[in-house]
Amino acid sequence: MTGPARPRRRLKQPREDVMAAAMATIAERGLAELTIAGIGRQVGMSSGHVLYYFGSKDELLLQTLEWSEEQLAAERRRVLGGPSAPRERLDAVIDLYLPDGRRDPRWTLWSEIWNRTTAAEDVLRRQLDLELVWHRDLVALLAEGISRGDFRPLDPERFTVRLRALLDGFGVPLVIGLPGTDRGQTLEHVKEFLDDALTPAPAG
Amino acid sequence: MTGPARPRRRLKQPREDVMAAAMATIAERGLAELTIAGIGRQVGMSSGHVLYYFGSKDELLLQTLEWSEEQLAAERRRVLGGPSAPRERLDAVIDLYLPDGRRDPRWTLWSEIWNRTTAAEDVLRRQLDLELVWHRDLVALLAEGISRGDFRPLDPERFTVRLRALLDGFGVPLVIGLPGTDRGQTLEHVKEFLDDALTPAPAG
DNA sequence: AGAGGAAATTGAGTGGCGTTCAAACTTTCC
DNA sequence: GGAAAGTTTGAACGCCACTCAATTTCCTCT
Repeated sequence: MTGPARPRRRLKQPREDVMAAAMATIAERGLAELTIAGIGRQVGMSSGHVLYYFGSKDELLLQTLEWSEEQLAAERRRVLGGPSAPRERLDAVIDLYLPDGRRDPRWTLWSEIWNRTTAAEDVLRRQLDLELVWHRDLVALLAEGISRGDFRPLDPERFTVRLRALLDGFGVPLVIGLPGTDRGQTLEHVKEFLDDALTPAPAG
Repeated sequence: MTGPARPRRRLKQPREDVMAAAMATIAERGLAELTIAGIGRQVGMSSGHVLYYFGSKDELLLQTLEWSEEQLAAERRRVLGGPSAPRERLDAVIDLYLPDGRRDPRWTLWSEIWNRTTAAEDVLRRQLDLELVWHRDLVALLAEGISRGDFRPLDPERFTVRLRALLDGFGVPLVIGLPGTDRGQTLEHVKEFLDDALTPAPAG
């Protein structure tokens, strides 16, 4: 076996430092002021060194998003594994999904990465993979709620597509801080939608 | 010397030429390759001259989006003024709303402008104004359908917020060409949503 | 028609950015 | 100890949006 299998744990820490710095800068000052050299300054690296790790700014942004989604996935799993009713867990997952507020770095990264799409097939694939994680968890939760009779019987796959589209559409105004949008009201809107769509017809 | 024998051809509408060139370039080659100098080359202007008209690239993009939305508004008014039933007109408006396909320049501009938002209050206001045009038309159409009994009675204002969020969420994967997304299927999804939400309960 | 001011137009310059790269330094391993 | 591999630097490059002083074209008033 030629397996080097060397853990190279060394690499992990500086990369995470860089990604954490990127997230923090986006949250504090926005994407426009995020520069490679600036990130490097924050973590004590030269700009060249940052690119030695990530190859390009695009790659840095995408990996930062992936890293951020991994962390959120852990939280989501905790919520999903909880004991409460499917509907309560659904509400909690949606609360995790929607942006924290204006300039939420995770959503800002999403939005930026959409734009950079120069048709690179593998990048699109990676974006899709990130979405699928949410998708699958939502589908499973819906299926559980349906089988328990908590939710009206519907196609969980199709409904999840619809729900995610709705959430994405609601999320964007929140991240950019469009006047008149407010997280609380948005959550109410979503809940109203879920009430309309999921609540079983009152049985006679 | 070298004075041009003939006065340079004056562009009748230089600003529109620039905006049209920007839209065309986005559609053909994407936003990444859209440069001020490149646009200028297409319409026979220096880069400095383009900026003389628009002040900055951001301003050029926003004005191009506004211009593009004006044109679409004309089409929308034609559809809305048509004789067909509200539901048919609604479907037609939605067809106009959703992106043409990958790299639809209008949607690409939307997405880009979201990102550039560094909290400039007036820019946000102008984005909001663009959305309100669609919003008001949709609200009116829904109200008409409701009063005619074509649609279930519901709050047209709130429903329009929900519908636009859904459309925005469905639009993004289409513009970026996310694998597995297809305009026809998306339209079906939206129609299914409208059937679920608008169709009056079958009266006994 | 012609002068003179306003508008239009240019292109060279500026600064900042992402990215490259050769060279220098450090660690790893035989 | 020393070569190979990995790490780190910062100067250099090319590209870009944007500025600006200088020039040309247009318009208006007499």
